[in-house]
Amino acid sequence: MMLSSAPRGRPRDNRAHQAILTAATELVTELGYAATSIGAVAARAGVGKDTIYRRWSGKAELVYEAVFTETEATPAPDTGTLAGDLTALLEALIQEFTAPAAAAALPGLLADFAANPGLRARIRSEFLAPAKSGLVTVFERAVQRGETDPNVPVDLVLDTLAGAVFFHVGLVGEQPGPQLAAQLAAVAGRGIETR
Amino acid sequence: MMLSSAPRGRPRDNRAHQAILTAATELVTELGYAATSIGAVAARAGVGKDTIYRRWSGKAELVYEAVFTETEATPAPDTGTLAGDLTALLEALIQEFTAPAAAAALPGLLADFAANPGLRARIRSEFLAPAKSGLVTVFERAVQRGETDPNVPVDLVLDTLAGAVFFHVGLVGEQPGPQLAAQLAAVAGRGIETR
Amino acid sequence: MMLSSAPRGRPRDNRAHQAILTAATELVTELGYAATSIGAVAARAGVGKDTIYRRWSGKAELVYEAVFTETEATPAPDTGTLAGDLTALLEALIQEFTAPAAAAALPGLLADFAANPGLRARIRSEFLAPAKSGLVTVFERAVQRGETDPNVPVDLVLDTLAGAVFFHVGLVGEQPGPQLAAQLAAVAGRGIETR
Amino acid sequence: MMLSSAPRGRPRDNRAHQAILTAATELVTELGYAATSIGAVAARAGVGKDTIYRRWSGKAELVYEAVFTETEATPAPDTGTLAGDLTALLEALIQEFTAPAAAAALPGLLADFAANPGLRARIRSEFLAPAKSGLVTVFERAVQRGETDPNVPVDLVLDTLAGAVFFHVGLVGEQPGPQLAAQLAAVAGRGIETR
DNA sequence: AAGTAAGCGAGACGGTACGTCATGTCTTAAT
DNA sequence: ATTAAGACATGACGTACCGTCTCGCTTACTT
Repeated sequence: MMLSSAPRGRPRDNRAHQAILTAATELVTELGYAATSIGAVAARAGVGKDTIYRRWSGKAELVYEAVFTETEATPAPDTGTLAGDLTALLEALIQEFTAPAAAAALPGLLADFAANPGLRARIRSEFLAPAKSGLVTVFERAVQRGETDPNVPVDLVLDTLAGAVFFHVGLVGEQPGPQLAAQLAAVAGRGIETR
Repeated sequence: MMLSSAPRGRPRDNRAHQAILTAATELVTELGYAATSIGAVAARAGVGKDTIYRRWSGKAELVYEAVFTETEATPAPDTGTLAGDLTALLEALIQEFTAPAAAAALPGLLADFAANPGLRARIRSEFLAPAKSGLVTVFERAVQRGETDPNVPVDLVLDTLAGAVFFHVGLVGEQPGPQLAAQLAAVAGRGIETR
Repeated sequence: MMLSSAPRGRPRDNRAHQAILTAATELVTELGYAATSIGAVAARAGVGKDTIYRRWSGKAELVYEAVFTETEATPAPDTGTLAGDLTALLEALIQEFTAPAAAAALPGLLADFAANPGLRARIRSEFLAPAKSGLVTVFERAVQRGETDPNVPVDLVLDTLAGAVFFHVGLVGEQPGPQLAAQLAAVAGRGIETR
Repeated sequence: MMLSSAPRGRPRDNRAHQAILTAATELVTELGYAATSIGAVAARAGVGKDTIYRRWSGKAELVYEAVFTETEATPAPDTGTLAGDLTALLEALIQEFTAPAAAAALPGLLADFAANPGLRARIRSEFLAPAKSGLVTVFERAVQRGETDPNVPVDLVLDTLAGAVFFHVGLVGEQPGPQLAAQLAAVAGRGIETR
């Protein structure tokens, strides 16, 4: 009984993998998401189109991996207050959404994810996974400090924070100033504080 | 006093105009934004493609007009409290974003608008125009009642409300329950109240 | 009994007629037959498209009239010999087929005429009408002089002369030298002489 | 010694090639040259349009290859007399120009070739290539027999023969009778005999 | 003088074809 | 089995012309 089949034939080339991701990031940054085609990515990476389709099911999944997999596991902020923690989380979110490749990719990428039932579920579970775990931790501490109610709907808060940042800087295209995180924390944060 | 030069040539056919908008709405609802093509809209409307391109510059502008120009001039809500007014505004926003054609069109449509510098400016000025005028009025009343600070950044609040609704129901695809508006008003509204 | 109904309504404008023919000739000369469109002719003539369609059924008929209606009724040549007369006829034919507008129009124009059963019959009766009447006269004189046989198939000779000129200068694009008419008269003419 | 680089990528499918040529021949025969579109050829051949454009630059080149590349290398006729040889050559030419697909294609096809400088040069070198080599041989034999002058302009004779046949049966649409070749040989052939 | 009818320039109309591009699959030889 | 290359069927793109139509206007002839 074999649990894992022995790998047969030529193994996949990891250099190709990396070249594809780099090419995808570059093209999305230069041309935008809509104008980036699989064929162009393949050409720039010096790779056949099949080599891409063998690894990703389409443009959305490829660009997602290329642009959003600098998954630095940021530890949850711990400034001592809910407002401070939220500001820190928002700063990270703003930074993530305004990085050149991400800003260029996000609207089209989210649209493609939203249009595909299989991908739609992954928006919250993957795009927002790091933010969510941080938010949960921040809330636990705030509950312990008595700053907020244990029944706060975390997912809704998360969608609100992400939606506000995405709409403000991703869609409307507003340049984020230095106080943006604090302002958003004030708008969206105090609502969940226990008075 | 003549402000407009005399129209020359055969005037545009309003029946064609309407047939195109209807066909576009139907196709977006049935197939989704990405799968809706100008050619298919023309075919269903019984119209040549030129007749569409003569009036709209592309799919984004056409679908925008088809789906978001039942501009019912809703008067600003006046429930007596900021929280109540915001809830009413959010209910209208949720209803607008979850209507079948709008829900099918929004992610792709906003992506196309965001990708085009000329259209991007119109996201806030047209998609959110009715909501914004309502919000401004609601704030003026809240300021007079002493509920909030006159310096609240209205555009940022608007982006937060719209972003939250769009992300929560448009992208993530969450079905809006009856308390959603109130919950969002609580999350995003109390932050701007004067303590 | 009225043979001709009195003309009612506004009479046709002769200046428009002439402007259309001029524009058609210019465009055919500048762009070639295939690239000349009815719309472009109308625009250059400062005329509506209907004003053209009211007078001609299509591009072929319009260009035919524009380019081949300098019907100078050349008298049949009379040099005293069949060879001389044929040379003179061929010179006229060569001149007609190599005039700038005619050279640009002929291949496409004849193709359109040949493709349309209604127009096809007019190729010999209109394009070659002047040449044919000249040829008949030349033959009658040659028969009287005993140079040729009365049973010569005139139409076939005419098609041969026209075909030779059209193929040589119209299609192949050979520049006609000064002896071309004489050479063709020698090739195609001596065959019909009585030895 | 390698003259050709190794072919890379998927090789072209010969069945597609053949299906395209067959479809083109059929459509030209059924609808005529002008009404035959590349899209219709692709549809009937069960092929994408690109597969056609990858091989031919346009309708003219495609139809030329479809209709005129049953290059049966007919040996030059050798009947013993110039008149007999010319009659045989003309019979072949008549047969070629009156074959259903050829008759339907020729006027429009030659017009397209004549309108394009790049293609124009190929009219004599490709359409008439077989006839020309035959004609040259026939002439050499006739010169040896003393029937004709070595200085006869062969190209001009060829254009005359082809032009006569094309104009008579291709454009004017005359049905060729059994003596047509002999009559044309008499008209165009005796002129080049040495008296 | 008023009415009627056709011509006129402009340009919108429903169609059809164009030639290009992107998609995702397939087929080759070479690794 | 994977690779780079590139052919393949499909179908959308935005443009151009076709020949017809619908406007407001003009120009004649008919009452």
